[in-house]
Amino acid sequence: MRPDEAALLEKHGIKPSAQRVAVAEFVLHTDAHPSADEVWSRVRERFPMVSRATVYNTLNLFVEKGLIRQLTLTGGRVVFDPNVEKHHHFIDEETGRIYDVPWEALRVSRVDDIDGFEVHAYQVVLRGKKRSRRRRT
Amino acid sequence: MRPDEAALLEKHGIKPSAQRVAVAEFVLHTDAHPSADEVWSRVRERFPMVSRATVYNTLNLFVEKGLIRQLTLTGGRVVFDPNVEKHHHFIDEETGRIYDVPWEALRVSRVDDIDGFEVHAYQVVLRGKKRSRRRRT
DNA sequence: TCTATCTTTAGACTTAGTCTAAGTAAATGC
DNA sequence: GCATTTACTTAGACTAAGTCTAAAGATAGA
Ligand SMILES: [Mn+2]
Ligand SMILES: [Mn+2]
Ligand SMILES: [Zn+2]
Ligand SMILES: [Zn+2]
Repeated sequence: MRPDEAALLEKHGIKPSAQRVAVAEFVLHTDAHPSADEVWSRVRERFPMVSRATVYNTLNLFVEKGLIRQLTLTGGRVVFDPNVEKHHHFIDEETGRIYDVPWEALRVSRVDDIDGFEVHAYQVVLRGKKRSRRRRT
Repeated sequence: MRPDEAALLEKHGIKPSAQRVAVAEFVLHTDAHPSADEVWSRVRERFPMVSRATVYNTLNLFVEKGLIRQLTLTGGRVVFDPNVEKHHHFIDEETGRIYDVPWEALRVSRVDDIDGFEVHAYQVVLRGKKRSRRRRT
């Protein structure tokens, strides 16, 4: 069972229509960094009459209200991320999949010290190969 | 005057057609991180009959041969970068402009130490406001 | 209920990018 | 030098991602 999405939307100043709740139920609980069309196709499985425009509008509204973030990391693709806390990203070069890397896993030094730039935010973008998960015995 | 682009292309195993030289003359000497269509429109100023497909093909060929890099940093836009050395990027949130940040300006610690990921490359992506250049007296 | 506002919808439109089929140009063979 | 093959370029068709529009549907208030 899902937590009450409608209440969460209202808390962020969003009227919880059926379509918006359906989008929220998917996009707020994924760790897959989906594109807008991926969200659309997943939401349509349970809500077949939802329109493409509504999904795009809803995702943009969620970004505006701070429920999710929009990322552009690779291949000119825009994806959405329900993790709005500071964190880094790792891109698997073979699969294209994007993984979260905890903020504390890395430290970047001298960020405030860059001549001529006032830094408001930053993240490290890493690329490589994900090691196959070692199964525990 | 420009250095001899044709020779440079040949050194990278690229036959230097007039169109490719025209693309090289612009894209290898910019620090603006242009999109493919921006390159096309700049190249057409001096070479009005060049086609869109040729510019796209040429840029992709240059990437494949290691003359330039393709970046996806913001707004779902793909841009090209003639600086193929390791460096970081700063994005001005007001103008959208992308600036190079020297590799030595920052240090990222513990990169090799991330559980489950084999890191082949990384960069720091910073966002903020560029300070207006202090004019010298 | 009547009305105003908000939301959703289908489809048109736009932009970025790839693909195709035909035409040019350059290289190779004789 | 001429014929043939190969490489390159071209215009335009096509696709994918995204926005916009105009009409319809839902919600909430008077
Ligand atoms: Mn595309
Ligand atoms: Mn777009
Ligand atoms: Zn993330
Ligand atoms: Zn750069």
